[in-house]
Amino acid sequence: MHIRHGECPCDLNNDGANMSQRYEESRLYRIRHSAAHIMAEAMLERFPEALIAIGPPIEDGFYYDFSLPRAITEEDLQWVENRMKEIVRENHPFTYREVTPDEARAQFQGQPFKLELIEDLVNGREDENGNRIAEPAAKISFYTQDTFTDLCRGPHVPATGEINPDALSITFKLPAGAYWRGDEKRPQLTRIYGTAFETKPELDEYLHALEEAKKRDHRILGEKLDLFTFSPLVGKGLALWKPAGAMLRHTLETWLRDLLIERGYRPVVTPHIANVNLYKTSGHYPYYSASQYAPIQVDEEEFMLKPMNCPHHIMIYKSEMHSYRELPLRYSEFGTVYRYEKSGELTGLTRVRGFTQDDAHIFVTPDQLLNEFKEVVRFFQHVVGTLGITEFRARVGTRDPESDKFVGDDALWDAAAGAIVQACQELGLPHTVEPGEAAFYGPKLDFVLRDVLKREWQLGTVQVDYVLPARFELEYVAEDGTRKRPIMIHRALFGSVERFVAILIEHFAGVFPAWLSPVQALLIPITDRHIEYANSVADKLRARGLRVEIDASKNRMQAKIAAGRERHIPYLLIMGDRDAQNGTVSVRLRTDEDLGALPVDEFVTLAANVISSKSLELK
RNA sequence: GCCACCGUAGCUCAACGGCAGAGCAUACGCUUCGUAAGCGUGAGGUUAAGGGUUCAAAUCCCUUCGGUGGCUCCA
Repeated sequence: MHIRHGECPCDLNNDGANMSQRYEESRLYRIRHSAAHIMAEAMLERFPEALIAIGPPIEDGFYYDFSLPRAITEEDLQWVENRMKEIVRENHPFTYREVTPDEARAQFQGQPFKLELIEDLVNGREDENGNRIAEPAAKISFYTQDTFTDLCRGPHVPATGEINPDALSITFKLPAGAYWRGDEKRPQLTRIYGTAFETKPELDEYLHALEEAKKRDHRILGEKLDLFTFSPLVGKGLALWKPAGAMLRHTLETWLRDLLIERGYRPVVTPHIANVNLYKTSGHYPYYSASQYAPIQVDEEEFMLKPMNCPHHIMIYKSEMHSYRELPLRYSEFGTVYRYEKSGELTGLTRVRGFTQDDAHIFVTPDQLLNEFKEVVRFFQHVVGTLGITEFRARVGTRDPESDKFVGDDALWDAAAGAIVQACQELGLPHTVEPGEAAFYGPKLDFVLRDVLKREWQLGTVQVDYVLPARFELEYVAEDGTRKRPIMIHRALFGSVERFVAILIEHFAGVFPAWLSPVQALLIPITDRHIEYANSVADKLRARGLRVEIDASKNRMQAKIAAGRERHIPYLLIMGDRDAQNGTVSVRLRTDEDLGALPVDEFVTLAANVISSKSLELK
């Protein structure tokens, strides 16, 4: 649910940017942190043998992790919530105390997670490769309220009574699983989420917004608007696009294909499978081995469903000799790839096993890198700008110098990362730098958007790669006649069409701008005798490129209007005797605005303008 | 993959150890109507699949499949 949050404050580091700085100093933050301690107290009353781990505030609330002797039930959670409110009303002070390591160890005898945290505070902390990631803490402190003492550096509210019991809630009535210290090799704990606000109306508003958000969920709207479906018989994570969804997707793809060609991209087409040796040469093989469909053995050869398009495009580059005069050389493809994601990771269209990347690989000289990179970023800004999407963040993913997940020369990595940051600065693009988020072959700039449940998803990405050109010994002939190595830019703007459509569905709540609407005008003949006229109007509209549908059912006009509204069709064209006589259509917008009777040509001109301009308005 | 929960008609849901139901959608009649849902009739189910407990299972237990929330991982 909450992707980016600080780690336990008892447990140091916080990866949030300056935005969260103010939150961490806020009263709300102290309230939630205090509520987490109160949750732990209540839980220990309910489960005296529970082991307690950590319990930080997060963006919309707080959580606490426990190791429990049995599965927790809804009744348990209700009991805990009630008990938390009691503790609040009893108004116990939060008292701060600095302790020695031995005092700390004594306090948490039998609490192995806390003891581990104490040892880390005492000794500092190292990662699995033995690299120091935290220095020993200057001091160890406790906070106590009522019967409960936690290892904690604070801050807290002065007393539990500072918290408004009516604005306190266990957020999700289902508990969650979470690994100790986020490591799937370590024990799995039960995480209980809660939230707290200063006032009850704020809590109510939050819970209401959560309910409203669920209605925009692309999985719900995908069903309601007949956009896509899944079938266990086809396989999980493999989307089936229904006609309306396929039309939406087709419209987006057509739009982007045209933009690509305008910008000098050259379409290529590559197959869905390839010999595994291709991926061994590229170096992708070991990195994707855990998330691949099993290779297909044919005679003596092994083939794989392609998990990425890069090596294919590289082989096209290698099929001929290139001059510096050709660069930047841009190959683009809507390339469908398959990745065997772990089953629990699949979600609607945002995380699937077969998806289509709007992929492109650009081969550039070192001199061209910065400018080309900026062009790609501007391209992305144009695409999301057209759709009215402004809510995204830019993340520069760099190599984690301590990890062995990344290959290639240090100097080149630094050069590439430097170019990315420089490009962002020159474009005035706010961004965060996050070590460890790079591709294995190079650093990248990702555009990250949130779904209605506030989960973050990476969509567009621009990556700088010196490694694959070297692995495949790519060359171009330079001005001086020598052979030089190009740099590759990997880029996708939608990221994956599936994920992008999911975000679009939620962004528009299913109410797409006219140019994207699967059906742009619904023709509503008032009675059967108007169907013929409706057909003649439909022909005219189709001739002008409009996507139309006639509702020739036996329903009454009112029911046809209701059905069209449900589908958020932009234009409802009602036609009866008057219209047939006068050659008009009575135009009702999905906003319920009535434009009255318009001559057919006038309506076509209006709609065609709206559609061709990709307007977010309907007139 | 892991922890927890869920799976009843195409969709949304009811029945919660004792004869499997409703609304919407669909089919067929009637209705032909000027801006948010006309009336009627029918069809549609091995209650995800398989096994077990029980006189009796949609309901309890087990396994598998699928979904949801979270974690891990990722476009």
